[in-house]
Amino acid sequence: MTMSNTGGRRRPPTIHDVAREAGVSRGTVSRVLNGGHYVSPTAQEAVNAAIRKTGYVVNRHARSLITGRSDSIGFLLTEPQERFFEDPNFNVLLRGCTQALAAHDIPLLLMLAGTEDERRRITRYITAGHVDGVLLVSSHSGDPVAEELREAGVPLVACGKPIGLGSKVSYVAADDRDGARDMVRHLLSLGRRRIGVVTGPLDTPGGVERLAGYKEVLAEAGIETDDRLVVSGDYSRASGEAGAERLLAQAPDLDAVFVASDLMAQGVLTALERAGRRVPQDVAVGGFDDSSAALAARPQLTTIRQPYDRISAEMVRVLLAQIGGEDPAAVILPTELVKREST
Amino acid sequence: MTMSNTGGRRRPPTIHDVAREAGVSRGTVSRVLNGGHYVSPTAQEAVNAAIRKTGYVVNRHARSLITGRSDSIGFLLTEPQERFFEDPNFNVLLRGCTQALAAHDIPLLLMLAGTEDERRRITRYITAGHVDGVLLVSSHSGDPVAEELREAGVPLVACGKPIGLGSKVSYVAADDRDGARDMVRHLLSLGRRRIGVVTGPLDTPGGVERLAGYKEVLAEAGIETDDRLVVSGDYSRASGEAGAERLLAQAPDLDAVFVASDLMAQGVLTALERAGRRVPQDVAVGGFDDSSAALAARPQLTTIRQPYDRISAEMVRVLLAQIGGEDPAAVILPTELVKREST
DNA sequence: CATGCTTCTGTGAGCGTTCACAGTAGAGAA
DNA sequence: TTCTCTACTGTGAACGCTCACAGAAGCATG
Repeated sequence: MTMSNTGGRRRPPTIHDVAREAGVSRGTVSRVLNGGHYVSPTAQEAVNAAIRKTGYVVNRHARSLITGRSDSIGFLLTEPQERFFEDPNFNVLLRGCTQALAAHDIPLLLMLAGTEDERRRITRYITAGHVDGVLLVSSHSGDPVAEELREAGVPLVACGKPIGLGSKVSYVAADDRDGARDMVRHLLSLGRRRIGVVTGPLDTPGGVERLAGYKEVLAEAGIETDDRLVVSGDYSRASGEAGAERLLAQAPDLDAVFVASDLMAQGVLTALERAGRRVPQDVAVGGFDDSSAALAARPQLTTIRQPYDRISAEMVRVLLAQIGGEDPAAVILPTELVKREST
Repeated sequence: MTMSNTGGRRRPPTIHDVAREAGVSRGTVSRVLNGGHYVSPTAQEAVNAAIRKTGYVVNRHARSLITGRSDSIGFLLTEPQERFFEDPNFNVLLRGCTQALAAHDIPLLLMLAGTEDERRRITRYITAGHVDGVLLVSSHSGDPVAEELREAGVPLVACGKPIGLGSKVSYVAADDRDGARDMVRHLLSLGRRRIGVVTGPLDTPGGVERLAGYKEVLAEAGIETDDRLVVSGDYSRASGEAGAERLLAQAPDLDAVFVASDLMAQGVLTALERAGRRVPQDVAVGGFDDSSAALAARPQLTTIRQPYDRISAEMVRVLLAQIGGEDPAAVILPTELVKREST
């Protein structure tokens, strides 16, 4: 890329200009910029006035060059791209993280690692120190990125528990098992006894935990689990539709379905409608996430709310703490049952 | 062994290390890094080998400090945050831009300016030169950001034509008017004559143009426009639902609705179902965008596809050209009618 | 042989910060 | 007074890179 002069842009004022304007030295200006310790009130005031007058904004490149920090954070998505399209949760998470970081004046770099090539390029970029830390969204166990970054010593916080990395990687997650328990208890309280489940991918902790919650509650209620009532999907709408069809074929007498994501639940509704089952009269349907898909669905979905606002805020908090030298941490946040039309 | 998190990061190799390894000078390494002109094949090879061996990655901060470029691009969203949640189009655009930039090895900084405070902070950040250019997503006419950035001489490409800035700001847009014409012609070809419209916000060019296309085609067909058949929304699902209710009240005999976005069309479907109108038998519904909302809708929406892939690719192309010194440009891309179940 | 031209290479300066260190002024203690 | 301590300020040296420039080597031309 050869970028010639862009025309109208003037050279922005430097710390030097501010120092001259304020009648102090660079050092003093720098001290004011970085917290104002050991600066006299007089100088403090003069510098602030000069900053306002000149419109000075710190040159982050120069700062980064010497501090070794970049003062920016990467948001890394290693999911297949279709999910990013389809799943409204990413939006919420991305927005939450961006805003939480903005409060600290830290820019967010968006990194999408769909292909293997992209993954390598991004890993290089990150390990070269171009970001101070990484917010990772990837629930898949086979994902080597988390391990690579951890080995390189890059501060990292995952959304959802990464498999196989134990306590070495920070993560923030909703209480999947407890959420699933709430939903299944709710379905039981409606008198439903033949409750099917469409799980998430079972190579992800989320998928496993939600299924575990389902099984636990049924066991507690003295209901034997029936393998014909259990099918698994991959969180996509299409897999929900297919899953519901398998369920209907294997267990035509089902009277409720717990679906491990709202998007899949949309697919389940489609399949049920096609099969002539009324929701919720014939079959009650419970989703998971409380994404915008839950409201878009007809009928609107009863679902388990994941506290995405808090999740993103916590991810940022934990990451910044870790960059500050603290040890990795795990945060589990409570979920909430949201009753709507589908149950 | 629990290694202290940040402690594990070694100082990355510098251009100096590479030069020593390759037995050449910094200057030669730099030349190889920047295109390899005026470098002998021997040196070229030695440098590349040294880069591979040391795992060197350029320090962008040091480079930026001297070049004055940041080699990064901002993606600025000034829409109200709810739309970002709800509208799947943003995802597609954001992903497209990120990937198009990745091909040039340029990171994308995500900037959300929901509040006035955020707007000011971000404007300062941008005008301070921390990004080389901005991809702007904001169709609202009252938005002062585009004008501010233009005045500051920041290369800028908008998605959709910005109102009131004439030819001074680059933009990339789909051919809204032509798309609307296609859809209305399609509805006419089905024999529908009482065609309602739910427009987008009429302070945006997209909203205006799609309405204009609707009116033109009706006029060409010799059908008088009926004000009772025209209501406007704001692209949200809720406004589509409300719009359809107004239409049904004002013109109960309508047999088709052209809706200016898929999301609003979802709302229209909801209202029609509640009113007992069958789609498409009683009322045909045409959307606009071909977002994932079109496939999620029941029945699936006939819609006008906006070529988001090409839009994002063109936005990046035009922006990089402008950074390279070229004049602002406007790009209009063709749309396509996608027939599905709703017509 | 000198001259010019092209292709290649090394060197010093400098981008705008922060940081370590040295230094100053004033207050209080000996 | 002199010394010490604290609060503050200025200065040079980096950080890692690119750029301009000077110079070397090779080759053709006069």
